[in-house]
Amino acid sequence: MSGRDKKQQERKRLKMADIARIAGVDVSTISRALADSPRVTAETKERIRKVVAETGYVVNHNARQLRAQRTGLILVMLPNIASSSFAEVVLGVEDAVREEGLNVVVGNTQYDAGREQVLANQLVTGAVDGLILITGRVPPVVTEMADFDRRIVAVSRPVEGHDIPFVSIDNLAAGRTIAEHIVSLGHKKIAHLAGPLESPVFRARRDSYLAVMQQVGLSDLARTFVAPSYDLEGGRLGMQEMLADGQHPTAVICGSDEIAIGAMQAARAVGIAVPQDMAFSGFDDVAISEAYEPPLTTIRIPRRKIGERGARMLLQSLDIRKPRPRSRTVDYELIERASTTGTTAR
Amino acid sequence: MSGRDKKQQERKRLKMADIARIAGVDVSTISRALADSPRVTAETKERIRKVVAETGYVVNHNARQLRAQRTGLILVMLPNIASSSFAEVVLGVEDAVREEGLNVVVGNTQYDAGREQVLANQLVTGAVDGLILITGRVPPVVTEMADFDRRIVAVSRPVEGHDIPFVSIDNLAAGRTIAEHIVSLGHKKIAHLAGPLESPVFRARRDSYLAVMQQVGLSDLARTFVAPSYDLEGGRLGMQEMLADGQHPTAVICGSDEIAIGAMQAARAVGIAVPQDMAFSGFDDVAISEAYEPPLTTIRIPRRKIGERGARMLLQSLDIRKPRPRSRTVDYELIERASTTGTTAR
DNA sequence: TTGAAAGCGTTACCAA
DNA sequence: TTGGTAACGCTTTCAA
Repeated sequence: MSGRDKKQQERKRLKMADIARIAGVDVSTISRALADSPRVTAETKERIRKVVAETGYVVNHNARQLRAQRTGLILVMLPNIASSSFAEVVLGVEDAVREEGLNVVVGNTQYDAGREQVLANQLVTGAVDGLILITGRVPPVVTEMADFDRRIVAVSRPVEGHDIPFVSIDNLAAGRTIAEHIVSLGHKKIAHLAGPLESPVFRARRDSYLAVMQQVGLSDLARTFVAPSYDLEGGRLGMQEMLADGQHPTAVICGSDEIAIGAMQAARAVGIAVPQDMAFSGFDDVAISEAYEPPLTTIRIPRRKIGERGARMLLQSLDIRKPRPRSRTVDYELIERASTTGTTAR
Repeated sequence: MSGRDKKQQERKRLKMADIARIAGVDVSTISRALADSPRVTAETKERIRKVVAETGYVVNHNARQLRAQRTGLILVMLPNIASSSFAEVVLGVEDAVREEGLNVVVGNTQYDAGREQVLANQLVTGAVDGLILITGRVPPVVTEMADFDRRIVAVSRPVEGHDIPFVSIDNLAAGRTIAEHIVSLGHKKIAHLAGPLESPVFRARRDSYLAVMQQVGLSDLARTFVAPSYDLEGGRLGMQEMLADGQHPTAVICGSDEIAIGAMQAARAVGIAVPQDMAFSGFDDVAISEAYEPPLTTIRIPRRKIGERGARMLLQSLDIRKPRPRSRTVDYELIERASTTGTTAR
């Protein structure tokens, strides 16, 4: 509450020199104190700390970054800004990055390699310090940079062909978890409806399904299908194909929540009761899954945490004094809901 | 493609002085040319433009902002970062703001006035240039600033007690639109389930319902209820209260999509068929509404556009040479889906 | 129309 | 342990 009557701070932003004058020391001492340098006495630090607290002083970021020869900007490149699952990763990135006083800009590529190139130029020209890729591929231009592999991390979707630090869940393990859950409910005729297989993420999830089916001796009953797109419509079309031959499974494991919801709509459209006649599972735990009717069993992916981790990895990677970060996985969680547990399987 | 063989640009970021040397002019001329000043000849501009294009030069933002005495940061303050409807507004803000070369930071308040104060200090101390409020109230600290009313705009939720530029849909008109839609389907026993009435947004939507009921001579049948919270659970509780007296309406107009979905769950839990026995409408058109079963009739709010408009208003407001922006409304849209049109009303 | 130079606020080097 | 000062890249005023 002190300093409330100080008129000057209402009008003009204070600079380090002002703090120095008030505290009776040089600006260089202020700078060192704020950086917690050991070359400032505890008493001096304390005096400075008080002045800073009273005045509400905050360092000028532009000046700091200018001096440090950095832009303080991190570019997040994602394929579809309208998707809430990508948005949540960005929120995690912002949390972590802002703690370090940096900022985040988001580039939307719409799955277009040309857009990716253009955005990647931001890194090449030095307009941003680092790049977080959710696009699953490294734009060729950036490989011209000598230290490009220290300026990029990948999250959610791995990149192929480069040794870029990566953070995500273990899709193979998660795929196994959900398949084992379905099996444990007593289902035997279990089908799989994958997302587009260009994506290693969807390939991994399907591979795990096949592995589990073999492991429990149900290989003969395994049937796989592919949704032609990532969205609800892809799920509907994939499901229609599955139902075309009349051999209805009692459970369908889907590559994503959106595909699962589309698939459930298609199944119900031909009179199949969900989950009584046919159980469904998804993947991702997007917002809609809990509120859907029936609520959808799925794998919860900590998207925000993935964003945070990815950002921290990038910050470490950008710091030349530190070792290059290694790829990491984060924990996922099986969320059992009525779409699989609403009935007892045969 | 020219300049591809230039080695130096792969190693070090170019500065304005480099461009000046290559173009054979002074840095000040480059600066003027990039600002499209009339005091540079067309030929000089053209020559500079070419060099810039070939080298991929981009100005150093920190230096520019430092010189301009601005931070280049806009703070968006919102009450709940987990809500996708707020997130979409932020995306719109980012679009508009980034066009001007500025950046956005997001502050999450969790409806807490203390958090709001702390974040508002960012503006007071000059750590950000301006503030976009989605919280519906102006933190008291900022009113100490002489020009605070030029540094703040409100979006989605109006602020009371200050003349702050505001952008949103016209909630009164939209409330009328949805009520008239329900009436036009032939419903007479129409109830209203509002969101918490602290919010002027929910008050406006309910007032419109009452006005329409009176206008069409159904005042005697009007019944209003209030959900105790903004979420699904609020909708469930509000609906349970409505159903307690046994007088079932044939249609329920809800203050938001989430409340509507909670209400539908509660209705079905007691054996009411939706929409056959009871029609429901929402408000907002959040992502889930289209995919829900039944798909929900609602008012689509262009949240991203609201964010864009708000940001542009703030940028104008920050420019002292320009007139203060006036509050604006953006268009909404009635989205008819099966939750009201899936059956013919009595 | 163009050039020279001061200054924005910070950090880090060199002296004291 | 502390102080003085040059430099970061840009914009703008003043001169030419």
